[in-house]
Amino acid sequence: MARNSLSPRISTDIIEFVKSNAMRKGDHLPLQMLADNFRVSRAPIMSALRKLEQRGIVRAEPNRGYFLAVNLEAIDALQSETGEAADGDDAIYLRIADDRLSGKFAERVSENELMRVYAVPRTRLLKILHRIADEGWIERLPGNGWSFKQTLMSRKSYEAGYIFRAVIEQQAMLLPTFQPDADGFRKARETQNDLGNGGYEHWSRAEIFKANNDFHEMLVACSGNEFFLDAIKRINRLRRLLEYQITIDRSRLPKQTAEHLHILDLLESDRRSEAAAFLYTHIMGASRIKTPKV
Amino acid sequence: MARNSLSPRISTDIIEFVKSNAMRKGDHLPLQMLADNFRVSRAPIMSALRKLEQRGIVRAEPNRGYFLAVNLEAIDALQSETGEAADGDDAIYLRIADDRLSGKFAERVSENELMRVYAVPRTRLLKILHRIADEGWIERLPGNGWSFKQTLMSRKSYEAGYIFRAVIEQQAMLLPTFQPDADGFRKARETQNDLGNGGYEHWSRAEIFKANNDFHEMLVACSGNEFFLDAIKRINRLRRLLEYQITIDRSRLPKQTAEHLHILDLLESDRRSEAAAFLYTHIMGASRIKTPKV
DNA sequence: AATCACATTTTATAGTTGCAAAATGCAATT
DNA sequence: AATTGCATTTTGCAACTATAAAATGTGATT
Repeated sequence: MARNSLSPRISTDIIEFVKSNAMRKGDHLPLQMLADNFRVSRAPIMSALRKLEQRGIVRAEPNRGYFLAVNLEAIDALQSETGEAADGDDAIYLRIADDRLSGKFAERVSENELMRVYAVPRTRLLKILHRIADEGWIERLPGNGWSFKQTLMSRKSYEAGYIFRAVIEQQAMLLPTFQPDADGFRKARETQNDLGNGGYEHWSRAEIFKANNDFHEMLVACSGNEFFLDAIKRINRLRRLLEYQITIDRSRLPKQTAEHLHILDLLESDRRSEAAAFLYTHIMGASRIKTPKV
Repeated sequence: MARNSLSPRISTDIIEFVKSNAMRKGDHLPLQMLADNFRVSRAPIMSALRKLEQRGIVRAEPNRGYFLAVNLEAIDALQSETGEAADGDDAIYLRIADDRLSGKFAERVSENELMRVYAVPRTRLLKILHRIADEGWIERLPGNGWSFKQTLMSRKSYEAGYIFRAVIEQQAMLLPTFQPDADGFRKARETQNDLGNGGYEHWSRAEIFKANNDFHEMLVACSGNEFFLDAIKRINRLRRLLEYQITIDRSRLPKQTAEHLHILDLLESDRRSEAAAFLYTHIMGASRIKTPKV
């Protein structure tokens, strides 16, 4: 009847926050600090913490607040029990993407038709459609209805996307404002190492994909030019859909990881133009190996 | 109560269509053809034609359809009477932009506040906000409300934008898929010439701005890579807002036009890398001259 | 055969209202 | 002084209705 609560998402965010800040058992979790961090008020933070308390991840002390009740390692075990289902909006979003890629839709669809098919109220559907429009694979027609664009479907777009990424990332690295970010580099190294130490086999496809994107976005962020970063983020969001359809070739991951680390090495020894050239071939190389199902 | 009719827009579109296809007095305007062209059904075309009939631009013959009643030159005279006001959505959009640039808003605003200020229903406000979000200068907060981004305001973003454009356009031109578009080139030459023959003084700021953007987007379209084109279109939409705030230095226009024509010349004589290099300095040159008011 | 004109069906927006969630103010506690 | 925990206010999503516009099917006209 009323809207979906933020608290499930906030719960996840808090766990991620705790992890990435390497917090320890017993550390204090002030409401306002978390609220500022996630750009919401204290209310949804409270309700998220109450839920984490029920799961035993945090401990409440009357009038003193919430404290981390377990160590980092223990969280993973507790967390996996919940079996992360994609939240409502995301689930429908992915179904639309699937149905589109498998050709279930005509190019042109009406809102009412979509409401019927997915059994969602209009408000929610529109939110999702706007998100898709933002990603660029559907558009509002002037009269009634929406029209899917070709972007996702064709082999040609797929290659054009790789070229775009390769050019943007390389050029971003060559900008005079480019400045390696020590902290970002350190974290990237950690992730790539984790990926090397067993991550290849155990991590989910989504996790591997995210780690890869994070790496590239971190690099572009170093350019100090928000437009380059936005462009990369935008195309990566679109890419996510296609890559989900593709079987990851895990045997290629060691090479990929090594190349990532090599780029960091080159940058840290001030060999920027070499790094940029290598980055270009690194990205274009990836496009040749994978083959979309569609 | 119900939605705004498409017909005013369609009327304008039909006039533009007639002009750009160099149609003559007496030519037939079939409903279905126009409907397909504008991607709507026949209904709004009908109602638009009925309105054009009242203005004497088209003539209806029972059971035979609508025919152009005047010559092209006469249309301009008849049309100007209507005094094109920006349509409702666009008006509010521009007010929001103005109010934002003049600092009337806090960074963070709620939907209700905006509804009160502009006295628009939520549905319409949301449509506008989504458009703004798509352009990248506002974003939905996780909880309630929206947050304006810094993008528009800072000198630094302004320069970053020019760099982005220069890089993208240059690189687009260097792609192996780049292929000059004879028809596009011809039309571009025409426009640039018109601009030279009196356009400098008479054309409105918006018209001059549009001509410039069209030129650059046409060039990037020749790359055959939709991602480059999207990126340029996106940043140009954003630029429109800022440039509106700036007084055009009309004395620079002759040089700009000459440079545009020079780029076409270079491309047509197969000196592509020269053209690309020249394009880069052309864009960066423009950034140095103009100074934002803000 | 193409196209229009009209009648009918379908669609989407404006305008409600109810309510749970989010935001916020402030006294109580440490 | 910082932070919680509760009470109050504000917000925005969902659900519904009415209605004008858009889409469409079909017989009539050229």
